[in-house]
Amino acid sequence: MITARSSLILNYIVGEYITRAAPVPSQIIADNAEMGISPATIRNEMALLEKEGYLIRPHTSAGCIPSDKGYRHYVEAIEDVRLPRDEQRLISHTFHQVEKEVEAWVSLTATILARLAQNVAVVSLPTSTDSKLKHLELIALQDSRALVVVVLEGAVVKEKLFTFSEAVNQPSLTVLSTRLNSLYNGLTSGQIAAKQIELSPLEKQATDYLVTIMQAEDSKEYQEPYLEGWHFMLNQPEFARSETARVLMELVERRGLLKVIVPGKLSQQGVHVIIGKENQDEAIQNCSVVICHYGVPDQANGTIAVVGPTRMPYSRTIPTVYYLSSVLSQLVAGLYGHDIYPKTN
Amino acid sequence: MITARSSLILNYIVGEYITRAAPVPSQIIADNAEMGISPATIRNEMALLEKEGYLIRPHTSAGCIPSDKGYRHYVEAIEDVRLPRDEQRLISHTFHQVEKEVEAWVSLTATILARLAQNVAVVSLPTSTDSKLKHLELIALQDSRALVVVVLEGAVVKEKLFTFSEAVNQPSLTVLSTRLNSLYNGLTSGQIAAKQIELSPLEKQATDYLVTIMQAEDSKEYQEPYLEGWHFMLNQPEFARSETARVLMELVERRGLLKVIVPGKLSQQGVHVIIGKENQDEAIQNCSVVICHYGVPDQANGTIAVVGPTRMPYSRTIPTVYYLSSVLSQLVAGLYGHDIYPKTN
DNA sequence: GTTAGCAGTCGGGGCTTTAGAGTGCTAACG
DNA sequence: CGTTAGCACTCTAAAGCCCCGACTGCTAAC
Repeated sequence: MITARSSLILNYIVGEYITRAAPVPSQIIADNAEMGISPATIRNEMALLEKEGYLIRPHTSAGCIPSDKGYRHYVEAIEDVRLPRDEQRLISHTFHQVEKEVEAWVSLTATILARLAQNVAVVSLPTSTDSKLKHLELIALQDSRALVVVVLEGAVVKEKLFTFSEAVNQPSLTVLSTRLNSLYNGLTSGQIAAKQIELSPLEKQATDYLVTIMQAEDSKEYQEPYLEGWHFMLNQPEFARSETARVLMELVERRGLLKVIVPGKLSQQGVHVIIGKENQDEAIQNCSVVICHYGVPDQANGTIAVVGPTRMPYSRTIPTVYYLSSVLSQLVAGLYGHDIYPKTN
Repeated sequence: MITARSSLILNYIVGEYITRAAPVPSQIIADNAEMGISPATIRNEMALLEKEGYLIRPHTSAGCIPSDKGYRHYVEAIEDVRLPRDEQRLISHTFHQVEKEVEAWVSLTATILARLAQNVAVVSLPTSTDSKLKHLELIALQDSRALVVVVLEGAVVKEKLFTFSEAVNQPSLTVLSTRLNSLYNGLTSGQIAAKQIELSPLEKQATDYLVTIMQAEDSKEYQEPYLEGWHFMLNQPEFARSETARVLMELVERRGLLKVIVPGKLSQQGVHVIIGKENQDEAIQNCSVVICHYGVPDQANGTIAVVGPTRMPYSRTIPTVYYLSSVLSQLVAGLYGHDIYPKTN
């Protein structure tokens, strides 16, 4: 175990290291931490903390830097996960100025988060597992080609170009879509596929296309999150010269980032912090991830995260992620008609 | 002017420098260029080329590297802008495997281009200046909120959430959209706005929303291009340690990249190469841009480009950009019903 | 005009030196 | 017994230095 005083010292060191980006000497702690003890005493404590694995010393005669375990201790000590009122107001004001579209919200979230956290922000679109059909529209293009436009619950619009086996025209497609709408309205893709009814060949085809689109939507977890803030990351001294940033980018461009940063099981509630070696994938074991889910349980859920060096301003990042996730949750809830979603703050 | 022989030597130097990424000594040229002249003679030519501004010497006793002018000479000498048949087949095969959606095509183009050019690929969605309405759909959500779904010519679907001044329900919106469709079908946003007809308050509102969406679509040039290949760029020796990559990223994230790389006036036809200082914006004056427009003239146009160090494999990049632009043009032409778009090859 | 030969230049790698930052230890202190 | 001053010790990073070798420029001969 660790005494109250060494805990204080440890947390001071972590906080200081996060801003300095250089080993923290005992002198600095004595000068600024206002604990009324001398550098020598602090050095004794530091030696202890090093033995316990909370601190690492780059070399014998240097200050010390926190280990993953040290960061973990620091993060656990963070209690206030609320963003100051005025910052909240500023952010929510920005959201009110933007178009009322999920994409715009998510993109804005990524931008704000990257700027505030000065790191890479990853925000996925909310996805639902069993989305229900709200409206179907068929639009003739040329010959046998038509655009199938599907509106799902939660104001999700998906469209795709399909070729029917026979030439189609707008009037017949309008009739067709009217019929299919009345048949399938409010159903999930599974329910639509399972429906046993007599269908004309054209109806059958259109139904297939509809189901295809809905299934694609339901299974698109981990797909193409919004990313912002690469240049902030390249600014971090630990990444300026190293491979890490490049490796991370490669991951992104292979569409694997979310899969990698989302740890196996993650409770739905609250902000999670994964520090350094706690990450499962080697590629990001010198990074930390601050991650949180958002959305409406059982209807539409997304992920919002910050990826950065383990030396990350957790005490600012965590509240920011937390607040933004609650804002997004409320916005998404609105789309699903739950206007009074529990306000988290 | 410059003799045929010095031109040969210059082009050999540029080509060699592009692969070596290090100054090219006269010895190498004599050994490999098979011109039957000795290093000493080549040195004489090199001195000449340096005086003429085609070559730069990092220091007195080093080989030489091409100046922007040297690259320009090299690029002008490239004649064959066609990609080998088998590579063409490979690429077009990939396109056939992907969903028939503009977004998928553009995204795939960016991915392929980045990989082949080993640099950052920038591909914008095709945009039209006077898109015509193909179909309008209004979908009631809750209370007074409704989703306005607009299908434009070229299979472009745009949707947005709007709040009407009164509560709406689906039956009345269906009637409304039927009426508006018959009124506005095939018109541009300008024509719709200019139409002088008696409209009910609700019709008036819906029309406003429709025009808003169409105008937004028409004015979204330079917006959010697809980007791929950052990690390739960070691999280039000239960017690994420098600021350039970071500055470039910052540009991107401020949504300004396309504006910066597209030079003032650019003829619609063919591939353009902008080398180093030829770029207007300082931020990319040690980069080169290989850029080309694609699309259907007067209907939908986009941009496809590669950004990389001036030391870029132009002789591969130019054909790749050229071929991909022709593929995209054909695909987009298909959406507009011109199935027999002039095949460029 | 071309070439061999050679002296001359310059950058970079490797080595040493030095300054300074910060510790660990010891002994004294309350 | 915890705390502290003092000091010797350690280690890094920057600076200085030298030397090697890669290439050239020049000259004189072909």
